[in-house]
Amino acid sequence: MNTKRVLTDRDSAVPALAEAFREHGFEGASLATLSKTTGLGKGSLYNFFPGGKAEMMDAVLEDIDRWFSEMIFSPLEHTVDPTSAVTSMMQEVAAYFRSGRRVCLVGSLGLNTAGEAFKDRVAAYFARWISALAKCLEAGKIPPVLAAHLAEDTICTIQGAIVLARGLGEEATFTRIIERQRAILLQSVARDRKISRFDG
Amino acid sequence: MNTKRVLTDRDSAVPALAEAFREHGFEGASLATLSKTTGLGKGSLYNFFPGGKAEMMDAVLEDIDRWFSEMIFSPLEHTVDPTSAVTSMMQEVAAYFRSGRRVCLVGSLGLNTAGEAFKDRVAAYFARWISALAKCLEAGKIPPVLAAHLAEDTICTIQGAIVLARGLGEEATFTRIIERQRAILLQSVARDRKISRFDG
DNA sequence: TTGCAGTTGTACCGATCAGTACACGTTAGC
DNA sequence: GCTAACGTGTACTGATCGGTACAACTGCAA
Repeated sequence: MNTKRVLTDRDSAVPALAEAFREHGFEGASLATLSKTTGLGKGSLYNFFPGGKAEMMDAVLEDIDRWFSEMIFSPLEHTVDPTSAVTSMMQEVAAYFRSGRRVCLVGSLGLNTAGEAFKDRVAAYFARWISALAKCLEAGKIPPVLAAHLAEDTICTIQGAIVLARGLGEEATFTRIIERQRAILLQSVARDRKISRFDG
Repeated sequence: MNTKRVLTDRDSAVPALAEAFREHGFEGASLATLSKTTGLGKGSLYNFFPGGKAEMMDAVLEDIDRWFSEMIFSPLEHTVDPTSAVTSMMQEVAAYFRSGRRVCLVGSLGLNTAGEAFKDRVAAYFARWISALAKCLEAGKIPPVLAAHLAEDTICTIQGAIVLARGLGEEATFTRIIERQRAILLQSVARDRKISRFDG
């Protein structure tokens, strides 16, 4: 079917677009760049994405959202084993961000005015991530307020680790920080609420 | 003296340039933008910064470096009172980044290829900040390894808090995270090393 | 008043930008 | 093999990019 093939080609271009946007930013990624990295001519690009760069970024964000929903958010929200859910989240995240070599596109979109058109989507991404993790921690018997703080701190730490590792040019930094945060989370869940503890 | 006036005008343009770079990024800040925000015509801009945008960014980074050296790094490195040094650092940082509304230019430079020309400076900024804080914590009798981890975590948290607060569009997020991190640092210093503790 | 260094607005450069138009394959249905 | 729709390369648009050239203006010193 033609329709099928169109969608297939369009979809298969999205990962390359995502990588280009990550590396150069939304403004910095020119159509020439996007054309080169996708292997599609300008004509094809505008055939698949009539809305231009904005529609390409939209498609990329939708793809990211789908991936995170399936691999990160849903498992956290529906787990019955918080310890393994946390472990697997940290593992997936480290792999996804290539130990800090890969930038978080959503995070970087929030940093400058170029991403203003996508700010609702950016906010939704972070909000969902934090609430999904908090829900998982609550399932591990952590009181709601502390769970919310731990979740917030964790997403914050992941984003900070990317910035820091990129800035220092050392992925070891990323690995170290993530590992410590993982330990904090597991320790909190494992403690099993025997002791009511300071929660800021 | 004329020379004096030249330098004064050049220097007085730097904060406006910094704000423009922060808001639009290095590539996103066009000469038209820079001209408007500084109030200087293109002619004046190139008179003061013959090297163009790159020299403007260099001047901005130098200014940032000077400010951080004086207000953040030096106090941390030479303090005799770690508790108040940490408190004042967190306070200065929160004010500087406007509770997360203001982006960390150095951090955002590290995120995409546009900032590649400045990567040594970016790396030096983070390295110095971490080592200055670690030194301060060591002065508070925290063992070197733990101090290094705490310092790394803290700078990571600050950067992450900016990303998260910008992404969510909520400066309360920034304030909360910073406050918790401040508590962790003060608690570590105050404990005064009575108990040897897990340090990741 | 004259001269001069420092400063500034403006016109201009070639390159590149995002986006459009369209003609040329290519392929599928018949 | 014919046709028609789909996919794609290419040439083009006007706007804007970073950067240059330079003439006009400024204020100060003699």
